[in-house]
Amino acid sequence: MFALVDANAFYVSCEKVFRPGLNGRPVVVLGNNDGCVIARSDEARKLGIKMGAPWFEIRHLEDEAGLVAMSPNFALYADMSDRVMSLVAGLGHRQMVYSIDEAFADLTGIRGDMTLRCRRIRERILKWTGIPCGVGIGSTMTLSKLANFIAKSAERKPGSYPEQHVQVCNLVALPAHEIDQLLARTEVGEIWGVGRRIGAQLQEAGVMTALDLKRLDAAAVKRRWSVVLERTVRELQGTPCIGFEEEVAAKKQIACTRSFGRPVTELSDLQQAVTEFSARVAEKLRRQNSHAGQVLCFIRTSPFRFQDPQYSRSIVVPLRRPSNDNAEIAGAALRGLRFIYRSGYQYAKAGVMLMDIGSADIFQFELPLGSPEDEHNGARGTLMAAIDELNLRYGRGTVQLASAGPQGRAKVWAMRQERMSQGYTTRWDELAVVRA
DNA sequence: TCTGGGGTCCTAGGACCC
DNA sequence: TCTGGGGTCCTAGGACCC
Repeated sequence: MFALVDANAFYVSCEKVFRPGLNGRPVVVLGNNDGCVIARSDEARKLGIKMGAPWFEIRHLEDEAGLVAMSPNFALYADMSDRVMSLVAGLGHRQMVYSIDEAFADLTGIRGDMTLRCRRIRERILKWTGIPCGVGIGSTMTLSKLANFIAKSAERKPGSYPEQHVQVCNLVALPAHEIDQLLARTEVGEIWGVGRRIGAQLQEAGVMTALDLKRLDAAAVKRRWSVVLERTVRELQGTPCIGFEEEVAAKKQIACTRSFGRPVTELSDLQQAVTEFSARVAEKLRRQNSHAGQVLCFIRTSPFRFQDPQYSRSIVVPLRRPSNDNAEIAGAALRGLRFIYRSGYQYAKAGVMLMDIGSADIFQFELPLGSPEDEHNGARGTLMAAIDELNLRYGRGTVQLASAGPQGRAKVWAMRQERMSQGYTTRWDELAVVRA
């Protein structure tokens, strides 16, 4: 038996904790560059604002409906998430943090009234963190996801489901025919694992509701669709098929990608962006104590400006040996960038991804202890650790590696002049430079 | 006219998730 | 003018092997 705890409009709820004046108002949190909606309050939802809606299309609602738009504060959301998760941990013996705003709890072996237990946890989370949640309980993870959807829908849209399921919905406590009634009220596309594409195909085949999907033959579903959908069907039927993983698995790929606020044409601007992205992914890589064997770099124009010439290309650059060093990763990404860059295009987005990721421990023994390479790696590792610590303490981007070459040297020189004019001394050969 | 029968590894692309 | 930023898994097909 599983419970799924999911925060309501998480990013917006976090902002409301620190700005209570936002309560009752339509609020959205926008993505990078204030481009599009990544979270919205109920009031904003009622205005018809969809997830992913571009800001310029809904901006008029600021004046017309008092819409409040905010830039995201991901550090705050991560911190609030930690607090919520530590409370959810008290629900069962095992916990699986599924995303920043939701977690499964394994209720197996817990005695007592599960509905009551979940209501109490929900109240505690609300009281101690200010974040409202919905809780769903089911015999499989897919059913607990569905129960969570019912709990939220019942609260948000009165009449969509029976009132007893508001905020906490426990499918395990219901007789079979009542579960089926709830499934019959649920569109097939709402089921976890059924997306737009498969949802449309199912509807075309006459499978309109969650109950219709549950009643399909699992083996036939595998033949016609995939093992993925087969698992979903079996889970709806009450057979657990999805693994419960407590450990946060090490990432197999790590990415940093951004859309630019304005079109970018110059190679130098892309180089600056790619250098920054490289530092970010390398930091994430070191945090999970891994090395990467390959670096992917991509640039692309905006598909929304389809009247402009389009260009999109990526390249995978292998590293000589697996690394988590800023300079080596940035070097590979920049070599790739030079290779795929074409002038004459208005670039809208770029990114760096790390692939072929493995544990750092495996690679460290390849070099003889005390050899020059080993000494070098040790020094670099110490430098990287120092950079990570300073950036953690003083904010991202406080310490960066300057790129080699005339531009990097000019940057270092300018910073050095500035620092010296402030009475500091800096050494010319320092690798780390403090951004004023 | 017939054109082995596996097996592995890799990659690209699709579909899904939040 | 302005359109997010991450991830995972599965499958099909090709290359290659014996």
